[in-house]
Amino acid sequence: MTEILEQYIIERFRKRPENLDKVLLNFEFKKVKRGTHLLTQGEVCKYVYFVLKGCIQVYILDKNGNEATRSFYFENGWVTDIFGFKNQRPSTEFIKCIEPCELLRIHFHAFQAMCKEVPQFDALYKEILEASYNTTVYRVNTLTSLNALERVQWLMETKPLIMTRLSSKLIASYLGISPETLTRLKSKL
Amino acid sequence: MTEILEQYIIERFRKRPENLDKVLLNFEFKKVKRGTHLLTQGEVCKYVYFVLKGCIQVYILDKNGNEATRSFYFENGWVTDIFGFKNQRPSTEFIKCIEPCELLRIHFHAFQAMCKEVPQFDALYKEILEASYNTTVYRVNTLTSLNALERVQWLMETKPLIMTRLSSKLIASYLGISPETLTRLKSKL
DNA sequence: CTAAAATCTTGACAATTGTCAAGAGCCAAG
DNA sequence: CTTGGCTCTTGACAATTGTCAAGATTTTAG
Repeated sequence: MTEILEQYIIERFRKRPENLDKVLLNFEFKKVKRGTHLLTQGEVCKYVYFVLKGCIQVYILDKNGNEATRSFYFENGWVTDIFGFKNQRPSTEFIKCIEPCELLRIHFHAFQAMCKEVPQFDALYKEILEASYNTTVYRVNTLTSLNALERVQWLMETKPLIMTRLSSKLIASYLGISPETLTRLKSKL
Repeated sequence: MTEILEQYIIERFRKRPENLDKVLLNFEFKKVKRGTHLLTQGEVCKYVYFVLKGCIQVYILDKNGNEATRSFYFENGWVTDIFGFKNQRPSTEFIKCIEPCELLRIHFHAFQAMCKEVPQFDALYKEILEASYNTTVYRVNTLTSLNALERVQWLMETKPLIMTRLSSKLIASYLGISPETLTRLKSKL
């Protein structure tokens, strides 16, 4: 089941890295139902997940118990709670499969070993980290500089997949607005 | 003028890395006045800056010309527009010295060379990247899950330096609220 | 396929936050 | 040390967004 990840890595490097088989051996296939939690607040995140199929939501709960979504991950996305994973400390976030998912996961120890032993794996991690940081910076900028309507428009333009594939409730939790507000803003487009 | 950076790196590694002198040679000292822009929207970011003294604001302008601050950097902070720098493409952000600053800067070419030639430098970069990403993730979570008052409280608890050292106007632009709202919320604490 | 559950939409109203204006106060550059 | 410019505060009001409730619609699990 690691063929998709294999293909993904080959395309990223535009060639087959020498130690690819060694890397792939560390990944374990998991098929999970819609609604399954991969991580709960307070738990220590032991894995990095690669999404083969499905969609994953990373969120926290506010004081009223409402979900505030940090990010969604689709096919070929890499998911973890970076801080909790890196330091093996309890997480503040929830990671949930919001569609039936097929995943590959790599354990903390294996991840660390690969980073140390396989330079290409470390390079891949660095690239993903840079891209993730960049995405998150943009997200901060949209949250501080745009009002609700502008954020909806921004989402449609830059992340149409989220708009078309996910429920309004999830989209609203990603935009930081209530579902009712989203319904009303849609009619203003 | 690279003694402070030297000390910073030694403390980070808990020993003196072999190639430290080679790395330090690539940094250039700059002393700049309050208000100086290190980067303007549309410009290509050619440097990574290390703050020896002073404070730097990274912000964008919204459609009404109001500043929305992504981040502040104080002593021992690393600043750049990561996406524009990495890809040498026009930036969407402004980088401004909001206090008289003393800086060390490293040019894009030198930065790339150091990442390639000095593994410790690359490791340092990765660490800073991880920490920055993590900080930004938390920032997204506060922006989506907390209201204005809660964000002020959060800022006081987690980043007291911002609250005490910077003007209300700047703090408001960081929290994504108007200066008037900040004034009013302060009286509710 | 069907029943139960969750989501979406709409209305009425409340709460939060923004805008504009004006005076007081403070700070920084010379 | 002084002065001009910027910031802070406050009030009045407007705009945006949230909350609650209820019915219609859609989706999901068995």
